[in-house]
Amino acid sequence: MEDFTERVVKLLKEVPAGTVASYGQIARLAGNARAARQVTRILHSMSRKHGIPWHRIVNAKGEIVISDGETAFEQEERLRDEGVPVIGGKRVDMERYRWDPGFDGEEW
DNA sequence: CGAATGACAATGT
DNA sequence: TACATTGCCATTC
Repeated sequence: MEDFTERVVKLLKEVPAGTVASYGQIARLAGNARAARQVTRILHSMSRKHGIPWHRIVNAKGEIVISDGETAFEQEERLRDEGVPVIGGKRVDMERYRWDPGFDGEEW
């Protein structure tokens, strides 16, 4: 049993390229359905310097809602590069590219 | 230790 | 679809 943060980081690394996952989805898989906001904090804080694929994480509607314009743009570019079309500069087809883990809550 | 904070979510209008 | 509200909870101050 690790900290919520640790688990979130692990889950993020499990997200395959070409798919996107929502903050809430990650939070739920990590064990806390309501800790979506912590996932945001973790990403904002850990991201770059920790080799975490933060760009595959968008909000529940499949939109990029990052407050920092530059970071948001980088995410958009990376997603396109992985095969995920970004509509209107900030949206992806959630139904189609949503990450679908085979399990429900990691490997327990 | 109490209050503020946030790359969100869910619901209502 | 867009905007406003309210709820949430770990981390920071």
